[in-house]
Order: sequence, then C-alpha cells, then structure tokens
Amino acid sequence: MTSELKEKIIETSLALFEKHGFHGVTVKDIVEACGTSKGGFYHHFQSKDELLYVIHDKFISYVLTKAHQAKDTYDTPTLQLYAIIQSFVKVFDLYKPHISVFYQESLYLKPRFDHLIKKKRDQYKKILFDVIRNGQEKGEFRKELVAEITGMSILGMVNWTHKWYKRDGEKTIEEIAAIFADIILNGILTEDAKERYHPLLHQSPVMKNQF
Amino acid sequence: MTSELKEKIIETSLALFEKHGFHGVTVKDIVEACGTSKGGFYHHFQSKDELLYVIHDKFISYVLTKAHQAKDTYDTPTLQLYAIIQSFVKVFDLYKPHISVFYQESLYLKPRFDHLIKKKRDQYKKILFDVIRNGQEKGEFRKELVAEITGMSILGMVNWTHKWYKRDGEKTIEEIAAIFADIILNGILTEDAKERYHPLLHQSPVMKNQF
DNA sequence: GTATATAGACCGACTGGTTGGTCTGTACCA
DNA sequence: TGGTACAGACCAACCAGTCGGTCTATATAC
Repeated sequence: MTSELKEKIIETSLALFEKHGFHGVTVKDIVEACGTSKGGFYHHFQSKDELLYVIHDKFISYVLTKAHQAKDTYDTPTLQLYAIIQSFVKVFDLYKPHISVFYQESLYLKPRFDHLIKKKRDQYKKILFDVIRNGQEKGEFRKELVAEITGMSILGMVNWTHKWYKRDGEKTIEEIAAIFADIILNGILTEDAKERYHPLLHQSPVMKNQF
Repeated sequence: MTSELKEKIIETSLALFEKHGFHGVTVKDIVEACGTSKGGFYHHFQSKDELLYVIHDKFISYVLTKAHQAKDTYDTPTLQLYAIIQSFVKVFDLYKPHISVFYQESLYLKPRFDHLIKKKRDQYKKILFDVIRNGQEKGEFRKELVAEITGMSILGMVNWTHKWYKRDGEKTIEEIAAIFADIILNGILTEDAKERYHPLLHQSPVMKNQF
C-alpha cells in the first residue's frame, strides 16, 4: 500500500533534517536528494508539515505501544516502570533521526555565534563531569555509574524543566530543585555517603535559597 | 551604556519567540512590537542571529558563574553537586523565556498535526504518571516525591539522550538504559522495595533485551 | 551666546533571493 | 478510456538585510 517513493522521501528527508534541521531543508532539497520532483512530493504529502507528522508518529507510536505492553505484562509498578524506561531509551537507538528532528535545536546560527555558544556549554559540562568523577574517586558517588552518562542524565532531567515549569504553578522552584536533588543524590550516592549527607537527601531545607 | 531600545528589543523579542518560536517571528514583527524600525534593530544587532546569541549568553553565563561558585564554596563533591543542581534548576525560574527559545521545539506545525501529536504525547505521559502514582499507593515508590515532577524528571532524563547518544559509541543502548533505570529506581524506591527488587537496581541484565 | 561641525541613534522604502505550494502536462497501467 | 503517479515550470508571498537619509545632542570655535 505504502508507495516506494513515499518511503524514500521520508528516509531521505530524515537524513537531511538531522544534518540541517527542519527549517534548514527546503522541499526542493528533499526532492532533489530523492531524484524526484515537487509533483512527486505533493502527490504523497499535503504539505511539508504532514511529512513531519508522519515522522513523529513513527516513534511516538512505538513507545506508546511498548508502554501499554509494559503495563499489561508486569503487575507491579516497579517492574512496569523499569520496562517503560527500557523501551523509552531503546527508541533512541531505533529512531534517533526521527526524534532529532523534533528535539534538536533547529536554530543553526552563523558559525561565529554557534561557536561561542558551544564553548560555554562545554565549560559547564566539564565542571559537572569533574564534580561527578571527583565524587567517585572520593567514594561518595557509586563508581559503577558511568560519569558521563550520569552527567547527561542530570543535564536532561533539569533542562526538560522548561517544558512544564510555571512560575505560578503548584511547586516553587526551590521545591522542584529539592526533589531533583533528592532523586539524583539517592540515585548516585554510596550507602556511606547517604548516611553522611542524610539531611540533603530528603528535601531538607538546609541549603534552601543559598543559590 | 546599554541603550534603552536594545533592552526593549531583547525583552520584546523574547516574548514573541516564546509564543511563536525563533523561526516564527520576523525582524519586522519584532520592530513593530517595539515601535521601532529595521534601522533601529540593525543599529544594535548585526543580525537576527546576534540577538539570539545575546539571549543565550544571559542564562548560560549565569549558570556557569554559579557552578564555579559551587565548586569554590564547598569542598566535597556531594555538596558541590547539590549546589550545582540548585542553581541549575533556579535558572529556569529566572530565565525561562531565554531558555525556551533554545530548547523549545520551534516547529509550529499547522494546528491539525500539532493536535494529533500532542494527543499521543499526553497519552504517554498519562501512562507514566499512572504507574508512578500506583507505585506510591502500593508503597513501592517514596510518597514524598511528587509524582508529576518525578515523571517529568524521567521524561527529561531520557529525552535528552538524543543529544549525545551515538550508535557506535562506547556504551550500548541497553547499558545506557540500565544506568538510567538504576539511577531512577535507586532514587525513588522505598527501602522495602529496594530489597525486594534488588536484582534490578544494579544494572543487572535480568530483563535485558526484553524490550 | 550663537553658529557650525560631528557623531550616534534611528527611520523605512527597497532589494535580491528564497520558498512552499500550484497547475498543467504526460507517461503508464488496468 | 480513465485514473493514478509523477514531472517541472511557474507564482505569489515573504523576509533578512541594506542604504541613503533625518533628527537630536553635544562639542568646538569664535
């Protein structure tokens, strides 16, 4: 049923979008890369937007199905959550280009500014990774967690905040910070360190407002 | 030193970008909303790109400074990390519009597709939140962690993967998934549940490849 | 105190190139 | 014969950035 050309358009555009972002690729670019024409494109898609929708649907449908399966297969929340995380992470392996189109910063600044921005971000990452590695060396953080992945999980967890945080929401930013810190520290501290830093681990207001 | 108009342009464009995304706002839109002109705009900025850079620099400089402060102020990695997380989260309160410009999906699909996409994403969130709430009711997950925030922290942590995951990287997707699950489960499980689900908590390969 | 010079802030019509989408035509197939 | 799949010339709208010019304020000269 699904035409060969349609699949080829999706595949080709995916590669282009991943490189140059959705706004950095024109319909002309896509059809040229496919060896087809505007007519061919618009025969299969109502608009450039519909192409994007189709791409999104591929991976979102996958994780949704897997999440349902997880709930049906296991009968305790822990196992269900574990399975959901498994499939959720897996989707990045299966559909990375699809997902990149959506979450990638599709800004594509001129090299000069792009470079300046990247530099400061790298500095920040370095500090974070250093602290984590140092914590592992000193025996405060569990060594079996790869420092870089731990660091990235923190960056992701916190950066995602912009999607849902509202100033006049139910929780203050300090409470949110405390919960994040709670989850992360409980997640990565060694048993020894947990005892030592006990007050930090349960949303204590000890350091509240210090930063 | 900094001109009044320049500040006004930044402020106004921020509001527009937050609503319509960087690509959804033209320089004309900005100058009209400011009551200024193209000339006024290009007198203060070399390009639309430079405006974006200025916006980025505001918040990245803030977190960078705070991270340095954290390292200087505290002398153990745990306290340093705690302080870094505090300031990192806080920046979303101080500079949310700035950050949104960068991480927001600036795609702005036509309403029809936008709606379809949102629906499936909401379904996914619902499943995740349900599992977490259920886990709290059954005593497997710590009740003091707000379910919605916990859910969002998982979504963020995993979604961020697209930024750094490489198929031919050092770690397989299964290993990455195991580390994520490890951090999260150690972060949110009750002591009771941790004992019960012990094999899951330390990157055991028990369920590997099941999803 | 007044005329002149200079600089910086700002104006807005205009341009050159681009882009999503349309439309007519054609080749092929049932 | 009619319908589907595709080709590609064409168009109208758009948009970042330009450029000649104005207006105001301050400095300098006399």
